[in-house]
Amino acid sequence: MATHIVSNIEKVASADKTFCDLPPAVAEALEREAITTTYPTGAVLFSEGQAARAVFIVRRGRVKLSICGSDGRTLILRMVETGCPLGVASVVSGRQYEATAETQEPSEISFLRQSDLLRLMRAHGELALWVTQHISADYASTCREIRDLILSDSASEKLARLLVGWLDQNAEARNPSQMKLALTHEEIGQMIGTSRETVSRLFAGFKKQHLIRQSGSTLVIPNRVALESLITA
Amino acid sequence: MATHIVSNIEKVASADKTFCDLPPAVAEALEREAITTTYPTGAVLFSEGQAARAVFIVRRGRVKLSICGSDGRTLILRMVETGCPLGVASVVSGRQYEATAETQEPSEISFLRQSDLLRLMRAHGELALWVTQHISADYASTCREIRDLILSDSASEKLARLLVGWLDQNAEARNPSQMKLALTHEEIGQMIGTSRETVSRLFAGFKKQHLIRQSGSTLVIPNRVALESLITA
DNA sequence: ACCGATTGGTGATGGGGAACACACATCAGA
DNA sequence: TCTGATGTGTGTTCCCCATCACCAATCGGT
Repeated sequence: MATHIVSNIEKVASADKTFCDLPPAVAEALEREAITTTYPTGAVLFSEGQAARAVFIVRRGRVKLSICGSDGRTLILRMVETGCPLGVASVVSGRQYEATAETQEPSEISFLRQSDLLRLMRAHGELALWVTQHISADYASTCREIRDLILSDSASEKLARLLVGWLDQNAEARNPSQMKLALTHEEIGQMIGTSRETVSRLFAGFKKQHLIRQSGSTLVIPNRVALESLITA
Repeated sequence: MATHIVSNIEKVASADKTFCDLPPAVAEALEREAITTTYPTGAVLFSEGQAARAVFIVRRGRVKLSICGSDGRTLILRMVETGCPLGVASVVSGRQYEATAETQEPSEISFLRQSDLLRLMRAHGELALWVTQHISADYASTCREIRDLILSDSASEKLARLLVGWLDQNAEARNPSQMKLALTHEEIGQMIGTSRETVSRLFAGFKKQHLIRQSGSTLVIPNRVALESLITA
């Protein structure tokens, strides 16, 4: 059982047909309690500071999680993919949402109210574990975010980090060094905490150094090592 | 029961004599399983990247949680006080520690191995809740950290935020606008992501504007409002 | 196939703060 | 009391990047 708790979270993503990766009994219960809706691109599921009344689970699509400062500037925490819950930490501890969630493409989202989630968690230990796992994964990811952002002031280092991260996510694709670029320069800037213009210039620079190639929205990273050498520097 | 889950975490701190704030049965069990040790100042409980084999619970003292970049620069995540567990997120999900924990003063720390924690969590739902609560509190605090650091590029704004935060923590003291400054300028710099010199200059500036006063290691903040006006700017 | 709206490229400029370099203060221990 | 070690104050220099300004390119819908 201990090994179960320590099981790999990364795998949660591919949700087959069942509700995430959960045991059938739990998945069924969730299916019964949750309300699933289809949202268009740009829909705001919840926003920073609202009382956290429900969790949202991404069944299909992609959701942007971001936080924003008083002056309007925005930082994208991460993109959330199919199978992952949103807002669990806030809901479980009954605070406000820490971030804003907005769909990036038409998405199918399940909605589960706080009270129902807590009741189900009490009934199904498996679900409670799943939730806890996700919260700690989110915590870990946020820590990494901080590390990358604060502890590397050159913007090129941050961008290199981001790209290498994408390479890792893309590791099991048919062509791991090639990927679709689904973000605007503005959004990339918001992920690494720099301005849109700087991202443009950095991309130009990287191209000049043959660190990346780009045709249409396809991004190719010929040699990862060269990119990584920017990081330690 | 739901209201229990949503109960206030901040209060966990004052641990009376029982183990944190937990029901006697759970506290007893913990007391039995955990090993409590006294550490001198500067002891490293665990460090970033190590396999997370145990949680540490601060019984008395103060512990610095920090993360560090490849170049050696350091960012202090937060100071952890009596009653709070360290490393729970990492242990529960079986990853590496995300940060380094180092005692700031002679401290009494309880040590609980992963397997024991998980077993106790299964036996005592209360404990599982407590753990989950703390993880989400940590997540929330980390999000706030990010917001404060990224979304305010002027260093003075960051320092003002830090000071205001201290005021809040200090709210119930006999003289809320007065506090002991237990950190060096270097450490303050590491909390807000700037250099030691900048912190020096900022303090000098704040004094000149009568935003703060300082006698010895005692810091006085006469009017909070003036400080807060630096934040929106 | 059009036209407005969003996105991307690039120059010029200025400011903020990191980095380096010292001098002074403060403290702990021999 | 002396003496390193550690923390603090401040000047100077320099570079990175945010910002402004503008135009080119691309997209998306009617």
